[in-house]
Amino acid sequence: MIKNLVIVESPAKAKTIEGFLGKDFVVTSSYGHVRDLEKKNNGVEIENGYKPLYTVPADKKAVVNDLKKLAKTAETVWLASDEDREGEAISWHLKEVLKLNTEKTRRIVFHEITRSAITNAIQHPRYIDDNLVESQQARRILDRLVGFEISPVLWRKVKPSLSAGRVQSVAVRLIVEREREIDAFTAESKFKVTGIFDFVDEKGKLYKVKAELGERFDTEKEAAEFLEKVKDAQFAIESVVKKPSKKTPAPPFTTSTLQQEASRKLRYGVSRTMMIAQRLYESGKITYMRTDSVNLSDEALASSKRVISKDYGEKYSKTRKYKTKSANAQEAHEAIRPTYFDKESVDGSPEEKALYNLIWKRAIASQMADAELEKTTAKISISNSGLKFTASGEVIKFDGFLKVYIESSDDDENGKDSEGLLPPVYEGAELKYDNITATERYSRPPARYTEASLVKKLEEMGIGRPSTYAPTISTIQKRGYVDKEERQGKERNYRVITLVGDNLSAVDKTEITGAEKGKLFPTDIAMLVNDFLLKYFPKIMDYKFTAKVEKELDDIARGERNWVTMLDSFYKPFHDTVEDTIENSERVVGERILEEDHNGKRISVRMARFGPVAQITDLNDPEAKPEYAGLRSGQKLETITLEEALDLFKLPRDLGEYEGKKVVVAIGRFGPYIRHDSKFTSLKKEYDPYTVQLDEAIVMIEEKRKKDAEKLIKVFEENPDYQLQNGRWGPFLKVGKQNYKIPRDVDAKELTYEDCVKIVEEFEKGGGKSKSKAPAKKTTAKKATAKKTTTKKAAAKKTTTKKKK
DNA sequence: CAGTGAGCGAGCTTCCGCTTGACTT
Repeated sequence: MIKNLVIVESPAKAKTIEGFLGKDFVVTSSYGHVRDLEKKNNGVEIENGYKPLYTVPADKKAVVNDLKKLAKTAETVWLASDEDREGEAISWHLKEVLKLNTEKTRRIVFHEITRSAITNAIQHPRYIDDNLVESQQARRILDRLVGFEISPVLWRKVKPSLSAGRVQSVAVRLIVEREREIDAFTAESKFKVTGIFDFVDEKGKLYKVKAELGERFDTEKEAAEFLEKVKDAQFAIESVVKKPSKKTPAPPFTTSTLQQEASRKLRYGVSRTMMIAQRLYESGKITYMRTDSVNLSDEALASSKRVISKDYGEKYSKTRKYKTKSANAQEAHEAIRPTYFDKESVDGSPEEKALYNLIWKRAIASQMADAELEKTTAKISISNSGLKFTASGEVIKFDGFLKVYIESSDDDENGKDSEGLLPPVYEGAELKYDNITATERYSRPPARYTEASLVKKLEEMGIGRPSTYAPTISTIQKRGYVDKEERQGKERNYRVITLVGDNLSAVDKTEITGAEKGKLFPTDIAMLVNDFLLKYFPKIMDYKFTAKVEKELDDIARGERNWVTMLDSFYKPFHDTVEDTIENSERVVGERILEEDHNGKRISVRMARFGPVAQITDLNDPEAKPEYAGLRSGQKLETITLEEALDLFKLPRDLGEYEGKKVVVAIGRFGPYIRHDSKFTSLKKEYDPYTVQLDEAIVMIEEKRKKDAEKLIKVFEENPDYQLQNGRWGPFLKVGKQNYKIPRDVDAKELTYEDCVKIVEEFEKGGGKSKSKAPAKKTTAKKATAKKTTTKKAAAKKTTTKKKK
């Protein structure tokens, strides 16, 4: 018999709270939602007042059964899910599923996991807020209807398995539109002029002063004329202005800001960040990691203050309370912070340590004093020109929070170099130039989104929730709308004119432009789907759609709007559009005709079954099958040129014969390659697949052979399928297409055929992990085999020692 | 790893938000 059963959403939270409450309380968790709309018929009876059809998903059956048992024996059940729309709905679903009557049920809420907050909550129970529950229900149903009615339209009109949704479709839209801005962008260059000046103080000490001209020149000619002119000029300090300024720390992390900083400072993708944070949370090192709140509990404020005063001194401490700016924040939790501020570092994997350290610094810094700076700006006049140089320097008078933490920004990579102290120049001081340089600088296109910067944008627009940012990003990648890619940059020349002494010289230098790493690129499918949805479902695609829905949901939550009429006024016109689109829209093929008649042939590109293709259609022979060539990575249906399309048909190129076998060059998934005797050799970078000659190819083939020979350690006569080879990670055993690890402490050359057979056997016994292999016959037997492999095998131990460090 | 690209048309795909496993390399 349990006196009090408390149900929260997360097991880690349950553990903590149990410690705060006495023996009379058992705390358990629901693992989030316990019911959802069923899948068939979209889970909604529309004609029956949008009646939702709820079901317990398969993976929640066990949880619900356990909760049922506990609830039955409990005197009082405390529903303690989060204090927001979703949390209220979870409580309601629990009450329904567990068949709890009102007398034995209490609803409590708290938004920080501290002893005082919990005990306070227990003393102030309330009832389930039906308006809030209805608001969640309307949200859920609307999302289901949007997703499950539009997606099938895409299957029919574009491609199977595609998806659309209130959140994901605008996320894709952002990426598509950014890509088009970049395509439409043309770089313009200007000449930026910088000078290094010599300044000598009264004692004869020489200083170098770095300064930049206030104006940039449009052309090389103007820049050169300016440099020519100032050859004979006198330079003098016209004014020196000192200005105090201060910097204020950023608030502690929310999910979104954590993802951004971990991306910038640690180069983690958003799901990696969340996985690591989850581990820190589960081991009690940080507070909850899915939050939109920047609030810190009073206990946290007090303990951070203690730590700061002790470690840095009292003047470094400044208690701050932050207010959330984002529109949709539900603030059910605290900001992300260390559970114990006095732990500057924690045990764990390197990445856990790194992320914890970031969270600790950010939270600590948020409670520290402003940094005080002094910025000095000196203007330098030019005797024969009205233009001026400006030199500036910045000194930190008091470091404050900068002692522990500096926030990064997305443009840091191209950032200005940090300004140091300016030499002790004074008004009227004369300067001589050491050199003056005009450098051609190109304007830059808007930046592509990273995972984290997309999250930031979505959050700003109030689209999506902390628990869905990372999953949304992986969904749009899984659906083939977005690729996270690396792109090689291109070389570009820029002009540099330098004046040293009387000598004016100009040179060309090269820089790499357009190189990208870990950026989100839209696919052709994304562009086609985006345009299709924009055309037929502009309301859903509107960036303000979610905000509008949110407002109505808030009205429902306040009891000022009826959820059924809200859904009805959305759904009726929406459903008409769906029907109309199915009926009247054309199938999307994305065809672009590059040239209608190119020597009797039409050159076009379009989306085919296996992706985007270029197509040559013979206009004179309607019977002839068109020729096809797939587009290469980086090429897009909407930007590929006629020349690029025609180039695609020049490959594969037949170079001739070598040793009686054909030599062919082509471009594959991993770049240009040579195929000979059904073997592949990558083309070396210095060769072009369109022009490479047979003799050059033969050299590469021979080189590859030599390398392969070195790779091969031994082939067993007993069975030539068994080969020992040298790979990237040391020797390994290859049997047919399957590779096997060789125990570390064994010399591969010494292995006999019998040894190798044993290695294979051991591996298979261990439940072989290969994808190509036939799967284990019975999945139910998995547990038993797994156990065996860990306990029994002495021999296998060797193969697994690698894991231990 | 790297060729395909039409088709009789089965039966499948899909949303957003709450949560953690149980699995790999």
